[in-house]
Amino acid sequence: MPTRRNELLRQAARLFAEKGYHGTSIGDLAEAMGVQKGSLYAHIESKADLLWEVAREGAEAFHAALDAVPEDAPPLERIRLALRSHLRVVAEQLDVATVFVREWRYLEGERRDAFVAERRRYEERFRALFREGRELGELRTDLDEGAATLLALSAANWAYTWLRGGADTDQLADRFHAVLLDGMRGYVTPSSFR
Amino acid sequence: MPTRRNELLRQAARLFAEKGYHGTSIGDLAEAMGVQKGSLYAHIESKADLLWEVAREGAEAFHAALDAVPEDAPPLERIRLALRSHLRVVAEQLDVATVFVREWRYLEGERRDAFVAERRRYEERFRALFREGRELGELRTDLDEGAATLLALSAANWAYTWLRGGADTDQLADRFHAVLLDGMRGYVTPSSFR
DNA sequence: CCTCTACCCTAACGAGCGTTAGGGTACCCC
DNA sequence: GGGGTACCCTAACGCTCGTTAGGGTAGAGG
Repeated sequence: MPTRRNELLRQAARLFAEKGYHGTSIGDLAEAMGVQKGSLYAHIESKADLLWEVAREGAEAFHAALDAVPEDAPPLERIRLALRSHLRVVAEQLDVATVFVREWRYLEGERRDAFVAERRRYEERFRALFREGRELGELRTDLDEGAATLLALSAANWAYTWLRGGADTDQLADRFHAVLLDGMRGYVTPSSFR
Repeated sequence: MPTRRNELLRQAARLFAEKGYHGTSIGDLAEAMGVQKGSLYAHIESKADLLWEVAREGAEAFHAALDAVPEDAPPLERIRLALRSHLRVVAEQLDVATVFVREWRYLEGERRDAFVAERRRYEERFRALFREGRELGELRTDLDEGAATLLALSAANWAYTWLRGGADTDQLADRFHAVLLDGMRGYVTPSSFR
């Protein structure tokens, strides 16, 4: 049942993603809800609350998506599934994902600290997949783990800028995965040219 | 000679990067300049002007960096140098780069359109490197060009979030380049395990 | 019928916003 | 020494901001 408060959260996510947190006024929110701006304070205590709740919703969604990756699958497969999960969340909850990636930094005080910790934890979980991959011998032993992880995380974190709902995110994730796996070098080495 | 107007642009870039465009007030700018807020209007006509100029400065810096990549070098090398150039700009002009990547969207009207066009052109120049790489046979003919380009662009565009001035950006770029080139697959295929 | 819950209203608050007007000082160059 | 340039000030403008106070309506559950 979509309570009124919940609807407000949706509108907040949408407007924060579209115009930015500081670019969105309580008046904008009220207009989107078809209500006088004072009325919003029946549901929240402050504008900052809205940002906090949307950001938390994002953190939960991304962590939950990672939870769905089976722990007993081979590392390479887990990386593939993690990419799929991430992109799926971005596409299905684009507004929330945008706040999670871009607008969280307007959080203040302990809330900001708490969010940063959750965000770091998420990236750490991602990083662990690559570490395991190398430890278990599925990735080359001389792999630059840091660069590989950062490359994958960059693709994940940048996705909100171009992904749109309705895209085939599984296929997109697999395409990223394929390039990351086998690279792009040609079968002929440059030295055979001149 | 650092004119006063120029100093204002630097402070604007710094504060826009730190607190966001809408999170930065004219008062903040004035304080950073050690001046009353009304005095700033001797140098600019509006706050929006500042955003526009900083964003343009960013576009110029990135395009200029790409210009420095020799056209007669082999495609793979050009990709490597393009990554180097990009990361160097990010590290050396972190504030400007941040505005170029993140804050530009608060531009309005024709300025916004003009900026978007410049940004698209920059990404297109990047994309062309990969296309040529495949056409000239340096990249695998079955390469997923779109995924590869997007991967590289994601790394480039995300860099402002973690890169800090003073880093060895050439080495970082080369590490990205190496992973992109040869991938991360292990020398032993997963099927040899059980 | 009474109470509780959920929801909304009007009206105002003090603060901060971007911007403007009008005036002033110090220095350089002819 | 007069004009120009670069820079800054005070004081206010109209507006919007987030937030609060106090009151009101409709429906559900006992």
